[in-house]
Amino acid sequence: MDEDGVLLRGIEELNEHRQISARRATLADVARIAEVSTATVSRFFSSPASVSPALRARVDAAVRELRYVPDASARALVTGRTNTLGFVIPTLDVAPFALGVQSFQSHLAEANYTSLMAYSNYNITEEARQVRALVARGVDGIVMVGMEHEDGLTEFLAEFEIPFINTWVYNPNSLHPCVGFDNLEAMRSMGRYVLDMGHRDIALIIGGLRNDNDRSRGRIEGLRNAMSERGLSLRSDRIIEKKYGITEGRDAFRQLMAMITPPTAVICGSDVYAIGAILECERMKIRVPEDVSISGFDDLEISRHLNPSLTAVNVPANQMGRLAAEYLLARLADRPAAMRTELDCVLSLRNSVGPPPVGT
Amino acid sequence: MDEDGVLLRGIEELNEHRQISARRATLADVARIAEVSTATVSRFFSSPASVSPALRARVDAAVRELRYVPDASARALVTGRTNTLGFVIPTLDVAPFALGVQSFQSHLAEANYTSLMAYSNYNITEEARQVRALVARGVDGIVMVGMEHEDGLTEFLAEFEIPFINTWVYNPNSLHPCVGFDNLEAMRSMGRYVLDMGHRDIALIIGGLRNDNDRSRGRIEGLRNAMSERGLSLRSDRIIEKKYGITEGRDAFRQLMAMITPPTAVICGSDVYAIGAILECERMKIRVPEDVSISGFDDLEISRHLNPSLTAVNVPANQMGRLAAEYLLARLADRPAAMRTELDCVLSLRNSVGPPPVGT
DNA sequence: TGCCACCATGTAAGCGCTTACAGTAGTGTT
DNA sequence: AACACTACTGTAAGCGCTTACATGGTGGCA
Repeated sequence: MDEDGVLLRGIEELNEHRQISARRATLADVARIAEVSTATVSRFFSSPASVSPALRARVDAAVRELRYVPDASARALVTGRTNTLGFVIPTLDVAPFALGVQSFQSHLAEANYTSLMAYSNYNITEEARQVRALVARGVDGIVMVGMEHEDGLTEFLAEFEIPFINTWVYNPNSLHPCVGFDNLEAMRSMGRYVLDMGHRDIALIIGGLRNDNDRSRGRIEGLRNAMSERGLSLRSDRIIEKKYGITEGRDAFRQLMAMITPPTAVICGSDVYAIGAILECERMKIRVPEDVSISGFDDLEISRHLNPSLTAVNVPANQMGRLAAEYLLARLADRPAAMRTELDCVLSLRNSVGPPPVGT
Repeated sequence: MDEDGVLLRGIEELNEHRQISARRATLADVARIAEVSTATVSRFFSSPASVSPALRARVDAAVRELRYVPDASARALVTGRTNTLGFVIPTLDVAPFALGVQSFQSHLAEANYTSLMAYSNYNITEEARQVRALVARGVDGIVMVGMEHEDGLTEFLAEFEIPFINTWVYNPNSLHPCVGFDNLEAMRSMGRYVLDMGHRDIALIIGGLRNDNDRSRGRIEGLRNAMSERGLSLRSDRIIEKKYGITEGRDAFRQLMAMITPPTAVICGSDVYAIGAILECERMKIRVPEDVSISGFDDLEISRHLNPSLTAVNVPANQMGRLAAEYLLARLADRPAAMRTELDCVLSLRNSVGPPPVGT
């Protein structure tokens, strides 16, 4: 080859590179630079072992030179997999959901999956909308909260062959996969604990009754059950429904204390209400648990630090996130996976619940 | 057409439908059923106005009949847009980040965008890894926290022409888009406020110094500035670094109080430390603010409810999330967008900061 | 009436990738 | 020496969609 030839080739390569850097490098560009076929480059990424060391080195060099990044959309188009899961939660404002999400996503990351979040705002119609949107985005699987969904939603997912799992709930008879705890059972055991302390007049502060929230309904039912076991009943004026929030917990508690015969124990459907109640006690100079007992549900980080520390049902949010991820990952890899997993909701027994005041 | 012909066509249609329902319906299926071209179906979705009412009705019917859902990957492949943004935050465990994310995502949803979350765990190397992963996923834009990134990361994003914005920080001289507040300035004003109360011996509890966290460093600097304005200095033994958490706040506070001459004011780099400190005061029977003043940074929901209520720098997490979304959406739509937006960090003045005890 | 502009619609060429299938060496076997 | 295998590598056909361009039908206007 003469000097001109060499020069020319140099110029061509220059142009070639210039062109390539103008647009994003493609697999074909890499193949050209490495002087291999596109199939080899593809294999370089998907099963490096099947490529000989010599070619592997050439491809590797070309990839670096071009700063090649594979195009996920193109891959998804041909494989039919996006390596993305969807997670529809009521809201991220509620700490346990954020924890669950964090745990879920961390476990996905290890498997090279990512996830799209969407919010239902405790509304099953909105949930269904979000699920449909996620499916249109091409998620490979879906996590939802609760077992109650819009009519036809599970059929819709089945039709698209998208595996899904319900979290935050457990029901041994569930027809669909679920990982969580039995909300009814958890609240029943809290109810029994409070009753065992000697309380007979118990009130409940809870949220979500007007929303599509089977967890809240299960919790109420659980307390009802515990009380009826002792021949007691949960009077409807002892159930205060409030929006989620500390302020709301304070308000509800004040409302309860203003009654002619206030309850001796206040069970809360969420820690935030209990936190509000305890803080309100401090303001009202009501002693906990001497004057009134208060319990929570979630067991947030702060709960153990309050004065008194809060007795609460511990919700295994991290575990649920992790197990939901594991379930879907297993399904998508055709590995066997338990369809229903029950998680224990242990009571974190601390100092906010005690015997009722003597004389009541 | 004779009867046989009609019958045959009936059977063909039957088979056709059977085939279609076996796999997921495609645009071409819709086009066939509606007896229009694929282009028309595509237009039906992207610019319905350009399709005549007659055809629109036919396409609509076919879409319903086949329960057609467009394939996002295929669209992304050809348009080069995924309608997905990426958000890399340190962790979701910190409430303000969760709030920011929630706000960001809600605003995206309105524009038919979704987002992928990733966690840096306060490590810029990990952050860069996550950003690269998001780019490989094909996000159209990226949100990060802080201004400090791995070398070459911004160039990488520029090369791929992916717009990004830094949040949680504001710097008028920043070369890159940012929306947030001036951490230094915010802490300086808290420092001034505490100094104005008469305190001279101030301690700081903060986290993230060993991590890649320019926000924390800015906050320390802010306090240093405020003190040196008064001819004071922040002694290094007055800075306690702890991991994020209430327990850690308690520990740090106890440590401070155990010193021979404890500080009269404890400024915290995050509300969780201040919450821990206030709770620890309750346990130690230390009065706040009579015996010691405590301030926070974030202004969490619970902070206003504590006894005493917490004086804290209010961090506009929701606004940052929303503005970050608006910025990227504007950039992607080629609409003008402010490159730098400064948000005010107002002090939420409450009851945990007062004058120092007399005689100190 | 004839010409043109305009609108609705269709045709078909890819977007960047994976993978079935085919081919080519090199190795071990009989 | 012929054959069967194994191990790589390449060829090329799409995946489902968008869109530039082509086409044909309308109505307006001279």
